[in-house]
Amino acid sequence: MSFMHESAVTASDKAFFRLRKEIVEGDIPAGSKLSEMELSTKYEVSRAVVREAINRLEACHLVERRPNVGARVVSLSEEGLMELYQVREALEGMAARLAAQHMPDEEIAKLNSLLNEQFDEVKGGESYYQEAGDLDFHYRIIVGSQNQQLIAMLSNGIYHLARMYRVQLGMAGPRVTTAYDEHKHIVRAIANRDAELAEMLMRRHIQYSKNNIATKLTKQHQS
Amino acid sequence: MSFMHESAVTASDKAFFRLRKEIVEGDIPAGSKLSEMELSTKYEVSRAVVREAINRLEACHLVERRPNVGARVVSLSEEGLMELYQVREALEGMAARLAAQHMPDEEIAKLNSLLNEQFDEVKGGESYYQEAGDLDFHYRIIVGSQNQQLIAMLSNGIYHLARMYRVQLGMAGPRVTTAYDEHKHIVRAIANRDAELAEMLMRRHIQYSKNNIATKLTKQHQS
DNA sequence: CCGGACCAGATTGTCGACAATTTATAATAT
DNA sequence: ATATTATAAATTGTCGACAATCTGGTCCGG
Repeated sequence: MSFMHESAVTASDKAFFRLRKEIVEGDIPAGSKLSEMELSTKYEVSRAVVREAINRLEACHLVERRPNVGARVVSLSEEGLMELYQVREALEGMAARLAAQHMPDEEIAKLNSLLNEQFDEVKGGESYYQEAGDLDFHYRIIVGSQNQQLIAMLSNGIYHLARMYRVQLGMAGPRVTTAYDEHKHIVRAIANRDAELAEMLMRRHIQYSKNNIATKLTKQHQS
Repeated sequence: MSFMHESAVTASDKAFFRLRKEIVEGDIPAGSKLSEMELSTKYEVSRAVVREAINRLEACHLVERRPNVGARVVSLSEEGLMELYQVREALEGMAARLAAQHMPDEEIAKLNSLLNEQFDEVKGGESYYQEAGDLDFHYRIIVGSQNQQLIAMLSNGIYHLARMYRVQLGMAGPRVTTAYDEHKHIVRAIANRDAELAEMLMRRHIQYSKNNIATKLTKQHQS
């Protein structure tokens, strides 16, 4: 991921990034308890920095904390995932609308060329960049909205939770080429400065992903 | 505010609530620096609890923090307010849609009777409950969505920032009775389980508020 | 045998002190 | 006089220790 450069200056930052990574990747299982002492010995830092890291994780909705009891990694559920998709639909739909209004022409051009690169890779059968490319696409549109609140919410909060679901419920879907076309349409709407259409297409795009995963999950239930 | 009962169990909670109140009400001016030492002597607690409180404020987007430098209260701007309304439009629109799908009948009935009470008060000329009533209305719909992510985002985050803008840029608008009608329509759509319409009406409702305030602000510029 | 009070262990919350970094001030050289 | 560097003050970051609270088990009474 070349974008989203977060630089760790303080020790709490490093602990926060590391902890977040381990939670998202599943090295620390979902639903497990986070002991401050344990982590402080494991990371070789004081409890204070672990506490601060955990507090930040809580702000991202990656852990839940109860006073005088402790913090637990959030537990993943099907409903939770559906709820997350609903929030994404609302926010990213608005982001697409705003991007159609505010995104600079040159940024749109870059987004377009990015899609063309991805097209070649998809044609070449390299699903390697699939996830990264998808993330990059969505991220650029979010930034293109030029709404700071929106950008903060999505990149600090929802992004990592969504990734956690994707990694741990393991969903690298066969929706690659289909999603590519949808991306193309969205960019075209943005380039045409058609805010209404851009929002609608983005919302549909996310709804499709949601439905795709929902059916996949119910199939898992049957087997 | 009878709803949204946050109970302060720990000292950090109390410090957080107090600080938040003082920031939202403007007792601590927007854009001002937050000195940890100063606050710890003022509140008669250790710096650690002040730090934790400030961290939580940061998660609410009420303060911005820079490593090794310190925390400042966010500064209010017209663009910031417009951005906030855009986010609210997206999220509360989705909340209304979901409420139309998931809100229990009895909750809808309660919401309806609440509106009737407010109607009497509005007719009686008591704009006293105006803001509280509006907040209560929106809050109930958000809860009615039964989407935990959405509820957390709006009630922990955006709610207080919106209130801060309302208090400090002083906008108790003459939109009372108009807004009341809009509320009525929204509830009717929810009661009819018309998700599409509920979302559209809620979004329009928030757009109207936004436009109302935008024109009011430009008038202030002229004078 | 079951339920409640009580006690020990462990965990979180809070504190004051020290270390690291930034900011303000003053001195020096050009 | 201005710019640059060095120094001092103040602020934030980090640490270890103590206090408050929760958890689990044990004991006692019913």
